[in-house]
Amino acid sequence: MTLEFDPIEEAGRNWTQRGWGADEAMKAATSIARVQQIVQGRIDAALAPFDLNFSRFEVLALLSFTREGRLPMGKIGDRLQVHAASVTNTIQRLETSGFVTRSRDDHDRRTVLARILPPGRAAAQSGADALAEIDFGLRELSAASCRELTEGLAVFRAATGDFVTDG
Amino acid sequence: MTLEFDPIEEAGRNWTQRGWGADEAMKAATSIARVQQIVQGRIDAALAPFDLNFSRFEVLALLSFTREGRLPMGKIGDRLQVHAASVTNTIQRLETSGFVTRSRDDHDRRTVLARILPPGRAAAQSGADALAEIDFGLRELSAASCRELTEGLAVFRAATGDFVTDG
DNA sequence: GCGAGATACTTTGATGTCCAAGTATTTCGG
DNA sequence: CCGAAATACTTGGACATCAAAGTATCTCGC
Repeated sequence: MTLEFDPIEEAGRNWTQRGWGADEAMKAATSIARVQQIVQGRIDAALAPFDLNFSRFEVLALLSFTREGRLPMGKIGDRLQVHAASVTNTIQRLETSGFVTRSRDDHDRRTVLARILPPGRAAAQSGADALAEIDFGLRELSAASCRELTEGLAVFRAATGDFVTDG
Repeated sequence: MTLEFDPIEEAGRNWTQRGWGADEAMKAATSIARVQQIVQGRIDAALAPFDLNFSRFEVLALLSFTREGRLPMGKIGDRLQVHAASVTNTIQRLETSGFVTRSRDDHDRRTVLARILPPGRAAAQSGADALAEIDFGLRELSAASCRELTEGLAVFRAATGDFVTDG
């Protein structure tokens, strides 16, 4: 499984040799993809015992953070930046697991409210503990390195218009 | 679509308030996931006109870098760190597009060799040009920032045993 | 207060990824 | 040189994501 060299550096050398441009960006993009793959794998493995994956955990965490433990489907999609159809799918799965319920909003019958149930809160807590236990898949990085990384990526996210900055 | 605040910072505040641990790692992991989502979307959009997505482009690039323009399926999976089944799927798609052909290795009949065809080389060139044109989806970052990011992530990848370091 | 258009969600279909099981071929101990 | 185990790939099933079309409900101008 483990390679004898860094495949990204190797690709970078070939890339440059070919005269294909933007080689620094190419290596950065490829590195992000690879690290994401590793981290996501670790996270999903840690959550699997609780009948969760990262998407479902994120929804439960988001709901547990609200005052009333419920949110419209649309708000969930906005916050987690996923497609409405994915929210429907995820909530259905959580409902099957007995972690949330769905109901129509009385003030706007188009809106569907997802509400977290006690088993959902328990699962979220277990999941959070499990994720803290594995340092969110980033055990090899110090808190300082994590902060640096987060800040560097926030600059990028802000520049792309992912969210509005205070300024 | 654009939020009025950084959802990751917001999640971080809630996370800390709950006393859920590893909050720095949590924000870093979430940031990586989000940036990966943005970058991958841009990359796939840039490659779509050439009947490619990033996975298929990576395979074509890898094949074009080899002396003979061919590799066993297994080697492709090792290099790109993807499951053998995914390689089969990707190569089938590339074959349908007329970009590669498959053939048995005469020296080991278990092995299947994927070979890049002239249209595949042309597509790889077009894809590389398109990706350089959009700076691999990282236009907002300078080459120096990219290098910094790559190096930081390489430390992590090496620490996870993703590849063997020279030392 | 009516009807066009906007909004909120679900459904359906196309993709892509992984795992586990299945097939074919090679290797290797005795 | 025979058969068990290893290797290389493919297939089938489970899931997740997205886009586009469909349904229900609300808003707003006239």
